[in-house]
Amino acid sequence: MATRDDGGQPKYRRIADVLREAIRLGDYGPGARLPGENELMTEHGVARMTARQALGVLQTEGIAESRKGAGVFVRAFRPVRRRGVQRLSGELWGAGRSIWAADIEDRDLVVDQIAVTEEPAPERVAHVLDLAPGAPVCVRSRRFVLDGKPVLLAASHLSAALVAGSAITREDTGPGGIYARLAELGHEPAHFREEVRSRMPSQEESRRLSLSAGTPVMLICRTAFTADGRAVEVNEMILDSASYVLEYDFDA
Amino acid sequence: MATRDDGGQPKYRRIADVLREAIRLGDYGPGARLPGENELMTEHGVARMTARQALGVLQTEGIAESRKGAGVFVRAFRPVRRRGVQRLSGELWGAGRSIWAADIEDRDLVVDQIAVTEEPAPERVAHVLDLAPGAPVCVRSRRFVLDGKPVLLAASHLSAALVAGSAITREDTGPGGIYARLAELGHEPAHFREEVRSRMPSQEESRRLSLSAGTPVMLICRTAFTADGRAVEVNEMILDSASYVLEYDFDA
DNA sequence: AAGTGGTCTAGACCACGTA
DNA sequence: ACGTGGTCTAGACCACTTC
Repeated sequence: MATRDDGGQPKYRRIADVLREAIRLGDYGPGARLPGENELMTEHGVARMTARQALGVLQTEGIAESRKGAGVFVRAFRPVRRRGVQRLSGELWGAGRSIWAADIEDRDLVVDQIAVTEEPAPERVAHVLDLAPGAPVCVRSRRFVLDGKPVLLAASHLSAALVAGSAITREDTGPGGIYARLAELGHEPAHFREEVRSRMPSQEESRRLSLSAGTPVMLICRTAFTADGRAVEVNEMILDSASYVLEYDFDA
Repeated sequence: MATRDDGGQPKYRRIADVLREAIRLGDYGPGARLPGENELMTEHGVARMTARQALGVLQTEGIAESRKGAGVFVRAFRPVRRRGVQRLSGELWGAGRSIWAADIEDRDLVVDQIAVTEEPAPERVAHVLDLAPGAPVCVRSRRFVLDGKPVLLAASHLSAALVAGSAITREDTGPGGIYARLAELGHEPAHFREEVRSRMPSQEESRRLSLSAGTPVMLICRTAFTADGRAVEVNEMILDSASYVLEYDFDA
């Protein structure tokens, strides 16, 4: 009958394809409102659930986001560049040679939800820091908010025995931060390792970062080593993937 | 009436929470089959679409994946470690000090879908390589398949004028690969930059990498620079985020 | 007040995988 | 052959945003 699939694809996919292509062509720019459920129902002659599924596809893909009672809108991106290896900045590799547009900071960054606690070490952290499982660690956790949007959760772990009595156990660590304090304690970091993963966020992460559907998180686990190879800090960071581009420079 | 929400949350979320918690507690291990739609309908007394929504949540979160006609199953992960800075391997930062388990290769890697073409440079690539927009570039694209699972798509871009007539334009680039050939041509790479992002995959990417729902991709754009600061190669890579942990080492 | 997306029901038919 | 998930309909009520 007239209810043919037009190519074997499900209806909701075809509708999603139409919208995606229209977005790609610029018919709907960043922030623009897409046709709503009711409009898709009448225009494509489908039930509400089918129109919903089509819009759901675009949200799952991270292309669109819904605002309750308002509509479904095309998402806009403005990532920030995070340089893993600042020391190597310099003229040589500097100016305007990056493939992804990423506005560097003329933006408003505030730190939030700061907490310094002492907790038993999680297994993996204990392993990396070469501590007994459950040994006490100082955990410094905080949230970074850029232009009103939370973008990063960080939790730094250090051996409680190592940092006892130092400013590292206080909210304000003083000039130079915890690395300066570690240096004063004779544990100056000389080498860093960052491990990067990506996955979909947990509910908790999604809530704390105000993530919209279809937005993965990047996870950076940075380990700081002293010159003699001891791990002194493990910093687990959770980043809104729509807000960050990570950059790493190194020589051949 | 009896149709209370049990806490203001929608039913499908409550059902998803129950399942997620059961997975976390190990009631359902990696690869285990979760209760199906019919079972959830009778056990929780909901309609099919509601049970479906609950299972859909877990798939969107990347915790579960559905197999048509078979059921919904808990996902298993076995990422591979990718070292960005191999030269710095060494004893000092080596042994067993990584936070994420990641089996290094005793696994079967094959390269696939190799194609070497000449195309007009995409805008961003032209900008980075300092070419005129649309100038011809040699594009070397290929796919990496690990233990039968596609894990990486790579597309390397080089100025066509720069590499004309060399082995770089052939499928087999010979010993040492394209970097050895570039060195012979007087354009030896001395410095690298990698930019890392993450987002949900396009349909095309999802298809070529056989990704299940709820799996983001990581994007690495690596630029190779000669000692005098000219960009000679731009390599755009698309990685299955469930298959990779990226590692970067650098000194303070 | 009107329109929007969010949730939910109770059916239905299909393609697929397993046995 | 049977059970599974995949798609779809045609209703319904709600909370929310916008005007």
